[in-house]
This record gives sequence, structure tokens and C-alpha cells, in this order.
Amino acid sequence: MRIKRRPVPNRTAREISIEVSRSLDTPGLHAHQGSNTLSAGLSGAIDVGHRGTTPVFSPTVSATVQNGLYPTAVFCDIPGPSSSTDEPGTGHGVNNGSVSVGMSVLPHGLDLPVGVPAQVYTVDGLVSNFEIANVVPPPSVAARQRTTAEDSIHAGDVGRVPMVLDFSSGCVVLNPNLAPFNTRRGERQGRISGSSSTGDTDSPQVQGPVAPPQREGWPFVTCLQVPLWSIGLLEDVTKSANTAGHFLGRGEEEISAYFCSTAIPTLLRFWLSHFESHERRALREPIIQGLIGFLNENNALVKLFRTARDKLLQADIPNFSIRLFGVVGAHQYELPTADSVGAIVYDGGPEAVTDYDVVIERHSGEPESVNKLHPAYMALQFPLLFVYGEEANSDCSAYPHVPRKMALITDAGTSSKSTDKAVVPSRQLAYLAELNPTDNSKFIEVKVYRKWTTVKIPGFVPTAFSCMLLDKKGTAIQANADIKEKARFDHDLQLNCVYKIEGFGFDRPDSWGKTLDNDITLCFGKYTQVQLLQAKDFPSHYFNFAAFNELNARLEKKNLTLTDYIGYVHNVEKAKEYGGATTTRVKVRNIGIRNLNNNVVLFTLWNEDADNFPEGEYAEMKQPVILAVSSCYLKRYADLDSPLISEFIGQIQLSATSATRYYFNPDVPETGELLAAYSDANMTIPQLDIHTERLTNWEEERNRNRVPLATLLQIDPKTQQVQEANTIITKYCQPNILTKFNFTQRVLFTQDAMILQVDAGHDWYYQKCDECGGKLRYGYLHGQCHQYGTTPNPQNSYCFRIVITDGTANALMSCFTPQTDGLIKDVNTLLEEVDTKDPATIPPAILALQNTRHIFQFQFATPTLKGPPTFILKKIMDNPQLALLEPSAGPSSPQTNLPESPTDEGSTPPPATPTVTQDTPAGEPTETQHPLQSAARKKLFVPTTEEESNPALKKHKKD
DNA sequence: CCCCCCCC
Repeated sequence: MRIKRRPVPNRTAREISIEVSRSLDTPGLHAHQGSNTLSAGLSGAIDVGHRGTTPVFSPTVSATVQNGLYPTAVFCDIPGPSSSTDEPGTGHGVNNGSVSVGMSVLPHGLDLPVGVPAQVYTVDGLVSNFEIANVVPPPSVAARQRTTAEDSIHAGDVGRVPMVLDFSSGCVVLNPNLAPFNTRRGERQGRISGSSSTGDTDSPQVQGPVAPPQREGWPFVTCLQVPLWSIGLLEDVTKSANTAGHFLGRGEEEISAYFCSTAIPTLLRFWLSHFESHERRALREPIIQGLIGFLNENNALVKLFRTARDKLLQADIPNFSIRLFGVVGAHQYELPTADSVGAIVYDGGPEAVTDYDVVIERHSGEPESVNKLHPAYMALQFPLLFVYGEEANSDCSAYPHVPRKMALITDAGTSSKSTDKAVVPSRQLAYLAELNPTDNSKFIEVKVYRKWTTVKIPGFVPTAFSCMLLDKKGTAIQANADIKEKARFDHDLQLNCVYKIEGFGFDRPDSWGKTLDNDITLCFGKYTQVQLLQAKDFPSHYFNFAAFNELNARLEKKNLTLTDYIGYVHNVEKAKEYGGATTTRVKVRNIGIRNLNNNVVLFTLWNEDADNFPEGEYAEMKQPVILAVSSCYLKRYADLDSPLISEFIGQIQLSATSATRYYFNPDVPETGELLAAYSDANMTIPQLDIHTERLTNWEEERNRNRVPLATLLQIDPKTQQVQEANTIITKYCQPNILTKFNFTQRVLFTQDAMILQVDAGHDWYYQKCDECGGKLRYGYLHGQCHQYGTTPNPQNSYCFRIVITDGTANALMSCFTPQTDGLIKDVNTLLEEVDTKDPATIPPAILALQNTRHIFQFQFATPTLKGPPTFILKKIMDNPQLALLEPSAGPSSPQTNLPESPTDEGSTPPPATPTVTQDTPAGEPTETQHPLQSAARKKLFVPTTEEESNPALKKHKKD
């Protein structure tokens, strides 16, 4: 039953209770005299705060008072017969105007004034007032049984048997002398409205619960009003959280009939566990047995559920359940009239739900529909033990049945007696893993590890204060508080401080945005107590890192548990702003996180987080920087402009959420692993300081990426896939420099190197199609890129290969036109000079390049299956003037030519792919091709291998 | 109560 309630301070409660008393006079209530039932004997508890409203008290109270034997309910400040019937002889009747109903469980001191309410605080800030009733001052032990036994209704029977429990003697006695009250049986109404206020003025006046119960002089009071469903739940939940969860859905709870008397011993044991030993001693076994027996025999709800169980066991009633309906609004403090609560038979069909509020089947067999708001249901909310509110606040909706607190809070300062006695059952320390939603007797000592504001989307409206807490064992749990409490908890719970926390509730985590994998979230509320500790030895971090290869599965599984990830900071982009006045304005900052296998995933920070990334701090840090990110939302981010296949499919993105926090070089084992691996790599292979941006300064440009050839050659030559090649390359690159990583084509290196040799085994020139750049083979038509009837205009191009050395290693480099400008004269000029046009015969002018030294700018050719990487000459940088005229295919002006022509011969240079190979001219950097670049790339960023095998992909330009 | 993570 979930009822949203507001805290009601005593003063307010007092005021409200007056209204209640009026409503209690309504015939609708008194027509059912059994209304006393639920509170009979063990009842009479005044539930104020628990429901956040006003005391409710049953006719039992009146009866008791009238009887004069026991001071129970006294409604002061409220004119009414009840007050006047309070007999002086009781000596306890009036106590500061409070209502006293309940039962003392004090082992001694039973001369304490009765009628002093106990006030208990629920986790959500509600105040529950419980009072003592049926207290039997020792040595008298008495109880009265109602004299009227006319009621054939089971539930009603119960209610009219006030029970007196004398804990000092251990006796449980029915009080036969207790005058029946409310004996007038109201005509059964087909429909009972709990809120009705009409008619039936004949009903005995019931004194409205009134006085806001105030605690005075009672060190400890409790109430034995037990919601039987709570009893059931107590056990049920213990046995099976699932059952309990189902059981307590929202609003209306379907309750299995399983629990009846069997749960009671459990309850009592549970209850007893909260007493001090000396108190417990007084609660001797006979008493317990008596309680059990009493509840079994007399509690209307026990009967109700027993009836339900019996019904359920009847095979001919297939669709049977009990429904307890939530009571909301002003009706919640109305008097329980338990005799109207029979077995609640519910047909199970949709019509049954809509056509009736509740269908009650009495033992007599007569069905009766009852308004959902009928106060009978309030009886179900009267807790015996769970004085802190099974209901608790609405934030803790998932476990409304779970008692939030067990401790009764007394006001020691005003206590006239027994102030030295411990009146608040103390909680015990529990580790987070030991917490149980059914147990509120624990406190925790935790470090505030993270805190954030949970938001609701769309709109990102703040809904809660949230934090993640760590205990000493390293277990983590999330705690939430209503957004209204944010300021307080934000202040009281400081990051990385340790606190003792008690008085919290439990909830199920939201299915989305789960930060943790566990099934419990703590609920903090108004009465959550926080105490700063000077504790040490708390773990510094809690992560549940996903591996790179797990990300996809998590993504596809729609696993809404947020993801933690760790790796090297690969690169940090600047924050970019998108959108504008007409759309959504958003700031984005992407950070590449690379793992040990050189897989890079994107970590995205949004808006303020994007702005607040500590760029300066990061820049100061020693490389490499390990970055651990937490609670990220996994998604795919399709960068349609990216030439990488993986990005077309959609690169996996770790999108920051409000719960996300990130940590540089966190003190976790993974950081050590990453750093160790990085060091290993450093020892064997020096880091490449790669600059992807073209430098405008010539001198800088010609010195850009001066990576020793020996280093470059260490790059795994077996790499075939573009992506793999990229990651291999990035492995040797300094983090935080590369933002895109299709380096195969893009990264330009420079080196001062000597030409050792010209490869004589390779043609030195070829005829290149002017349209596609493909090789024109002598004697073969090349019509695939020319309209029929047009004449190809082949151009000659160098394609000789040279072996260069920088002193560290030798490398093979292919030289195509026009990138050989500056190295050798134009190919056509040379052709006119040579004696033979045979491309296999290397002209002397080319051989003369041997043993000359130059500044080469070059890039990787497409990795080959075998052998070390080869390179493509991009530019001779000996001479600045020449170079300035050269177009470039560097990263800032990516290669754009998409030459076609099938690679019918792998060793010949028909440049058929956009990828550079040692046999392929690495660019056709004519400016006119640029407009085609983007579209072409979008269509064509497929693997080289696939492209080569699929001629259809190679269409271009002519379209 | 549902809705459920922003960007190119």
C-alpha cells in the first residue's frame, strides 16, 4: 500500500485529529460496529505519523475508557462522551490530552501513565504516534470480553474482545467485563464509503482521536497493532524477495493467503530482538505464546487471511486473491471497521477491478462491495512493530512493507521515569553486503564515494540526490534522497568522508541508469541520521570495469546497468558546441580511451562536464594518463564522416551520465597493469610523437614526425585490416595527439635519408589513366572509366622503388609522379631522353639517385601480407619553394583520389584502391577532385580487401 | 505510474 503522506508534526496532528473525530462520527463507519475489531485488544494504536496524518483509534478505545478499568484512549481537548467517561479511578486516562491506546511492553514500571503516546519517526519524515492501551497495572490482570456476542461476523467478533496483556505476569487474558461498545449494528450497506459523512446519527459518538500524542514520561512504548500482511511479509520477504515484490506492487497489493498464524512467531522473535535482555526477560514465553494465540484467535486480519487461504485452497475458486487497496487522502486516518473486512474475494477479471472497488465476501457468504477508501483498510496499516512505517516515503516504493526503523524514539528529556534506561533499541553495524530490505535494525559506516543529482529524461529534470557509498569491505551501494533533501545531504555527506548512517529505507534501483549491479538502493529521508566518523581504511575506489570486448554485448543486451571503463587517455578533444537557438544546444567533449589492445572507445562528456574537464591539469600530467570512467551509458555513435568502417557502423561510445565520474590514474590494479604494459612498450619501441596536422611552417613541416625507420618498421607487417593497422600505429603514438586514426593513409612522416639503391626489379614508369589513375597496360583497352567513343589520355607516371636508409634501418619506398618532383626531372622529359621505353630498364638518371640524400616526407603504404611495411613518397622536402607548390594528401587535406581498375596483378601499379600501397600512387591530389571526396568516402569506406573484390564499389567520378 | 540519456 503506497500512500503518499506528509510529515505531520504533533501540532498539526492535533488539529487534524479533530477533523478526524468528526469523520469518525459518520454512520458509514459506525454502521459497522465491528469497527473496533482490528484494534481490539492488541490494537488501538494511534497511528498518526505513520500515515502522516492523525491518530486513528477504534471504538475499542471508547469501550475501554468507558469501562473504566483501563485508561486507554482519552480524548482530551475534544468534547465528547468519551472524555467524560474517563473515570478518575483509572488515574491514567488523561494525559496531556493525548490518546492512549496500545500496550506497554515495559517489564516494570507499569504504573507509568497510560495514554502517553510514543512518537516514532519514519524514514520519510512522518511521525507516528503510538499509545499505550490495555495496560494492566500489575498485579491486576484483566481483560474483558465483550458481552455482546451477537455478531456472527468473524471479523467483528474479534474486534469486540479487547485484550489485556499483562507482561508483568505473563498472562494474556480476555477481559470478559469489558463493555461492548458500538453495539449497534448498522444496517449493512451495499456500499460502504469510508468517507461518507451522512446519516446514522444514532451511532454512538466516537471520540475522535485527537490529541496529538505527545511523549511524556514513557521511556518506551510500543504498539501491538499488527498488520497481518506485514507479518506475512516479514516472513515472506525473508524467504523470497520476489514474492514480496510481487506481493506489494503498487496501490493494490495482491496478497497470498499463505501467511497467517505461522508468521506470527517469526514476527515476535523479530520484535523481541529489539529489546534489551532485561526487557526480554519479562517477555516470557507464555506471553509470546499468548500473543500468538491471541492473534490467531482474535485478530481480524489473521482471520481474513486465513479465510483467504482457505478460499485459495478450494479448487473451485481458481481466481482468487486478496487485494488490499491503498487508502489515500483524508480517509486514511479513519477508523478501521474490521468487521467489514472479510475475506476479500477478487474475481481476477478486469471487470472486477473496475466495477467494484473491493468485493468482500463475509463468512456469511454475502458479498459486499466496499469502497476502496473504506477505512477498514486502515486496519491493515496499523503496525504492531513496524512503527516506522512499512509505508515510508514514496521514494522507497519498492519495499513499502519493509520496516524502516525499529527504534522507538523517546524524548529522554521529558521522560519522568526510566530516563536512564535505554529506550532506543540500538542498531547494529552492518556491512553493505549484509543489508536486507526487511531489516532496519542496522546502521552502516560508509564512505561517500560519489554523489550526483539524478535526472529524469527527457528534459534532464533533477529528481533525486544520489550518492554511492562504500563500506570498508569495498562493497558499494547507491543511496537516493528526494530532490527536496538534496541540499541537506549534499551538505551533510561530503565526498570521501566516512559517516555512520542510520534510519534509511530500501528501494529497488531504477531499471535504467543503474549504477550498480545489486538490487538494493538505500533511501535517505528526513530521519536519516548521518554522523561523521574519523574512520580510515576505506577503499578509495569502486569500479566494475567492462572489457572492450564486452561492450558490444552489453550494448546489445540493452543492459541498463551503466558501464565503468578504464584505459589510457588516447586523446582529448576540445569541447565542441552543437545546435543553436532553434534546436538543442549542447556541448560535447570526446575523449578517446585506449585499452591494452589499442582499441579506442569514445568517452563523451556533456555540457558542463565537457567544459569542466581539467584540460590544464591533464596537460601537466605525465604520460600516459590512465582514465577510469564510471557509470557511462553505452551507445553507438555513428560518425558518418569517418572513413573508418567501425565508425560507420557506429563507434561504441561511453556517454557520460549524471552519475558519471572519472578519475585520472586511479589507485586500482588496472592502472598498474596499464602503466606496466605501457612501460614495456616504451622499452622496446620508442613513442612516436606524431603530428597529424599539417604544419604551416616549412621548417617544422619538414621535421614533422621524424620517426626512425627502424621504429616504423617495427609496426606489425602482418596487419591487413585498415582498422588494425590504425591501432597498431596508434600504439606507437603519443596519446592525446591523434584524434582520428586511419593513419594508414594519413600520417605523414619525414626523414632525412639516403637512397641506397633503386630497385631494378621493378618498372620505373607506367601509363596512368587520366581519368582513374589506373595503370594502362599496353595492348589492353581501358574503357571502364571512359565513355564510349572518348579517347583515353594516358599520362606517364614514375613508379620506381628505392631503398632508403636513415641509419637505423632500410626501407622500401615507392615513388610516383608527381611526388617525385624535386627528386628527379619530369617523367615525360626523362622518357624523351632515354633510349628505350621499356619500363623495366631503369634509366641512368634514376640510378643516379643512389647515394643521394634527401628529406623525404612519406607515408605508409597499405600493409602487405608479408615483409616489412613499405612507404610511399609524398614529397621531397629538400627545397621549400618546390614543396610549397605541391598539393598534399596529409591529414588536413586527406587523400581524395579513388582510382579504379582491378588489381589484376598485385605487383603492378594499377592504383585500384583508395589505399596507398607501395605499388600505388598515393594520391591524385588535384583540387577539382575535392568536392567529390566526402560523398565518395562515405560510400566507399569499406575495407580495402572488400573494395578490391567488389568492382561495383569502385565506380566514381563519371556518374 | 508511464516516458528513460543529449552531439555529429
